[in-house]
Amino acid sequence: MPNPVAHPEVTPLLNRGERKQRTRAALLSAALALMSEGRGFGALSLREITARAGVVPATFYRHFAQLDELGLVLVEESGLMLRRLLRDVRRTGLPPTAMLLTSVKIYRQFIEDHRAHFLFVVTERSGGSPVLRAAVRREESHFSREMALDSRQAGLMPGLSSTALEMTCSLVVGTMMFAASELLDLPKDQPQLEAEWVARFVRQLRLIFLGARAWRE
Amino acid sequence: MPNPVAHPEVTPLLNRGERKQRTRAALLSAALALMSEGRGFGALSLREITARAGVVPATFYRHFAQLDELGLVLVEESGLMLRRLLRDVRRTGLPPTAMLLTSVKIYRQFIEDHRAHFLFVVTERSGGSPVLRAAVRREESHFSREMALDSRQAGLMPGLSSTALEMTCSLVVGTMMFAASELLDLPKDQPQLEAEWVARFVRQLRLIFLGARAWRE
DNA sequence: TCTTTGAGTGAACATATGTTTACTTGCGCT
DNA sequence: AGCGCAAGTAAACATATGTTCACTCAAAGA
Repeated sequence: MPNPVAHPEVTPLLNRGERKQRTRAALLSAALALMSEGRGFGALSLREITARAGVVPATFYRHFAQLDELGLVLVEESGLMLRRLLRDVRRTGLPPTAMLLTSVKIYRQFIEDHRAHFLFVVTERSGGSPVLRAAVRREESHFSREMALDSRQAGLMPGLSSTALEMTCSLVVGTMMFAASELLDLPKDQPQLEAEWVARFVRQLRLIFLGARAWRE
Repeated sequence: MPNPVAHPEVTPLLNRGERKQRTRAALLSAALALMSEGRGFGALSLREITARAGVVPATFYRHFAQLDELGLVLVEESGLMLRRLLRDVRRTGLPPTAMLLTSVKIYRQFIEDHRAHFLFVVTERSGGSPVLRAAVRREESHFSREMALDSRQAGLMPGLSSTALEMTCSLVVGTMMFAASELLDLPKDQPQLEAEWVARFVRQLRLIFLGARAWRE
């Protein structure tokens, strides 16, 4: 009796919904892959994306009504990713001074691990499409607010008013984006450049926190 | 004797070279105009640009070998503009504390006056095309270095080592870009948002300078 | 077992694109 | 006055694009 299940004679390895999600994911990562080859989202064509995903152009419309919709999903995925980043930093515990270097290293690892998504975010946060730009900025400000909350909860920068703290966090987030865009452009065969990047980024953050400590309204 | 010049019976209003530069400029600002309508440089087509400039597609090749070449000229123009910005800030003289607000206001005016170029820079500094991105970053680092030079010469932040000063200036420049991208997205019919933008940006810079003052190697 | 459903196909379409070619036409030099 | 040079043109091309339609055919439900 080789087949334990009687009636569904061969159970398919993937059921219908799973298959659908599979090609959907293929479309999404095809778009990311094309962007990693050096173009903005607005410069991608539907046919390229479907070709890279290994499906026929018409299939695209089974998943998205237009290209922008795919872009918005990528923004959403990136937002999730950023929240995981915050969580990872949070869970290291909190030796308040050594935390800086640790956080930066986690950040660097995160950028490596989600290179394509970071590239997408950094490109589209100031990119051509207003709708994508707005969506990215929204995620960014969520991120910033959550960071402010964490900082207050951890007792970092206790002297700052609520608005000053938000202003500081937005400065930190801006610096993070700035740093990410620089890291993404480093040639990956020269590790000492990455070390310099870490050092520089840590210093910039330290400068900001020094400023926050000295802050008076 | 109605015509003072005897032989060139009608002197043309624009000579050959001037005419050429004229359509060249039309091509450049056509590209900027199209980008202002919400797309990255990489999403522009040669035919659109020429159509907007009021010439036929083939004319493009009389001025540039490829699209990227036009983009590089725009980067160059933007670099000149940034140098003018620095000069304008420099020439205000230097009451060292009130200078901050003044500089930010000059900056805001500059962004308004050169809106299209700023949009171009902000978009392409993290945009799709690696060659444009590199060119923008090069201008940016010139700008940063020049700012460091000015700061040292003006005696601002005297406690900082040379590398610390460069690191600080690059942080300032990053914050400027960040702020520019936010200003460019503000709806232009709500002036109080611009006032908030100024206030916020001034605070972020003040924070940075406070940090620089407290800096120890 | 039979039927329904819907993800993926293949072909067709109208339109847009980059690039080349031979051409016009008028400025500017001799 | 006459001629060359080059900026702009017009047309043609091969190719790429977005979108649609009727289709297949296997999984899921009856």
